[in-house]
Amino acid sequence: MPTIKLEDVAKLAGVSKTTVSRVLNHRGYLSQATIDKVNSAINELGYHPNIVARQLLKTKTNLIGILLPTISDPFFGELASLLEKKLYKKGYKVIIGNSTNDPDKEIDYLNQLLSKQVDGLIVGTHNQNIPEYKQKNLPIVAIDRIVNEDIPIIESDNYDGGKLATERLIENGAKRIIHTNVSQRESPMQKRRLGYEAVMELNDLESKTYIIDFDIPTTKKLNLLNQIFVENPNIDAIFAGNDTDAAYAMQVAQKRGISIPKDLLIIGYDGTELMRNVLPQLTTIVQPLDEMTELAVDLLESRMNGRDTRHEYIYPITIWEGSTDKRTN
Amino acid sequence: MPTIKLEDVAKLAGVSKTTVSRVLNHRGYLSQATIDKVNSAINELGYHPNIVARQLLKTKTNLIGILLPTISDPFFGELASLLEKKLYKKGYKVIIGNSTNDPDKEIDYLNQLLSKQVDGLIVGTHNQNIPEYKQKNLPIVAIDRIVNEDIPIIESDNYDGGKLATERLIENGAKRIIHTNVSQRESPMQKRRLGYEAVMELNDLESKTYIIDFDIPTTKKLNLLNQIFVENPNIDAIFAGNDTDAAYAMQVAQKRGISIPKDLLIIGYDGTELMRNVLPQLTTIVQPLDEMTELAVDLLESRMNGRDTRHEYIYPITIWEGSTDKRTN
DNA sequence: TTGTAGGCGTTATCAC
DNA sequence: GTGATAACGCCTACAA
Repeated sequence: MPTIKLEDVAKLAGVSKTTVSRVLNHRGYLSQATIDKVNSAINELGYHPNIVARQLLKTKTNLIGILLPTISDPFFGELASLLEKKLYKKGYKVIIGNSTNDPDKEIDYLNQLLSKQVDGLIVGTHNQNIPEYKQKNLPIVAIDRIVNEDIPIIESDNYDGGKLATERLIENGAKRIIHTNVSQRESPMQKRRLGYEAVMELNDLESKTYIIDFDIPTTKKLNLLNQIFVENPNIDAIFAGNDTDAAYAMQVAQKRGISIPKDLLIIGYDGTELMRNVLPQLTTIVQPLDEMTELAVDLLESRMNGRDTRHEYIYPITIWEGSTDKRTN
Repeated sequence: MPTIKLEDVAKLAGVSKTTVSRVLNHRGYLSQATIDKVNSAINELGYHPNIVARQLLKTKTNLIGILLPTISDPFFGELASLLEKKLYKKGYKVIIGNSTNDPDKEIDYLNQLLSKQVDGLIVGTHNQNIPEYKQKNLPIVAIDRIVNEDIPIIESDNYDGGKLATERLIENGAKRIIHTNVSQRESPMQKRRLGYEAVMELNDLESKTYIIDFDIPTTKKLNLLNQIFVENPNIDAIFAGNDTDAAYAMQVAQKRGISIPKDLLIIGYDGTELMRNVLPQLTTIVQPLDEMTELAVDLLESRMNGRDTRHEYIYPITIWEGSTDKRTN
């Protein structure tokens, strides 16, 4: 079944390809009679213009790549969802990739951009040292990740969030506080750790961070969390680097007979809508995802239009007041 | 800045376009000297082949559209994530759309397929009566939704799930059981309701279903859930149409001073990895998402290769044994 | 108001 | 081993 093309419509309607194209794009002067003729030919043949041919001509695809470590985690799910909605309103569709800490996959997506398959890229992954990013002037925006000096980065105030969470826990009597974070040393998420460490040191407390990456299997995460309790029997609080860790930690603790918040305080990070409603008792640092994604889209448009942008955009965090951060007795 | 193209590489290397193309695609006989010349020209210019031009020629994009009501809900998040991973392994990238019960958006995505921008489509949305689907022979696969007779549908055994959940609740002493489901009357999710209603009737109990669609704002969901308790003060169990509803219902109940499972039993549906770990106490009907997505990808490939498929594929469900379905005293 | 011709960047075909 | 040429399906000058 050969594809029906402009030419077939033109033949059937008894006009030229140009005329059909004009009808399709509502351009130029056309008699109503011609318009009707063409439209009925289009309907009769069930013709649909080939987007790819159009893209080739315009060197624009109206496609944006979104690269995240995973989209099954609620934080990245909501992030992807918001980005898709906002981009769709502006006429873009999105190609979404789970990079699962796989640098090759990330390079592959980057090549799509370089190969003109997408007009721009929003990256939220945590791989690093990918040479392709060195190229200048690519329309790329990063969320919560550092790529290079030329790429604008959007983040919540990670340092402040780390500080706030840790201060809270200490105010409520915690002394042996464990933190979880990701392994990527250049990720802005490390600032959560820095905030935590600064406050711990100020209070003469010893800080200790466990690495739990986003995209490892759940069983592995649970093992790591269990290990925290085994290796730190005196632990009295956890500042989790994200809400999934926090929620899992709550379950692991419960299974070990540790009751929250009586024996263990917990504060998470992210504060997605899902977690705030499914686990409202979890106190957590909230990132303003709606504003952050809004800016990401705006910045990307600026970059695609060749405009300059600042390098860093930091959004203030807030705290969701649950009950896991204060001893209630 | 004009794009660097094949021709530029050819000129710099002192060969023809054909030769460059051959080097790029590892096709035909080439002398090592030529290969080296071409490669160094490619590097020098930072050339990347234009995917769109290639797509035009091959009339294949290696892009698959995925259309879901939302991707911020864990069920659809995991669904999208699994599909992306499996498709990527086969050389496809995915364009993901949240249709948010917006038929226009759904039509828009369908047109991408018709316009050759994507090679196939996987739909999991719940809109209906979209005439474009009437066209035959489109490579489309549906998950948990009915489109038409020509499109294969993959689903968990919804009827059995509805039955199992309701039987469980009744066995544990529940008599006034409320169900939640979506408004789309043609969705296979309605079979969960049918299973529920059949068991209720068999036990001489009155069934009552509340409509809670996927993509309405969280506040609205909470209002609807609250309403259930207001209008049914004697309620002693809920069979929620999905885990998000179930989790939210648990919170709403708790706020009203109703304790679970003492005063109210709850069973959900979906059993995503996230929910099983964040809220392990929630008893829920588990869909075998990994198998379902695996099949979806296989079926889509069959359809893209013009092969026939069966119309319906139903996967058996299992139950996640939490503690919200049995009175523990 | 409508038509002709050329080109977007690539690959396939057929020569040499 | 390598090169010229046409074709993928569309749009946009430029003509008429």
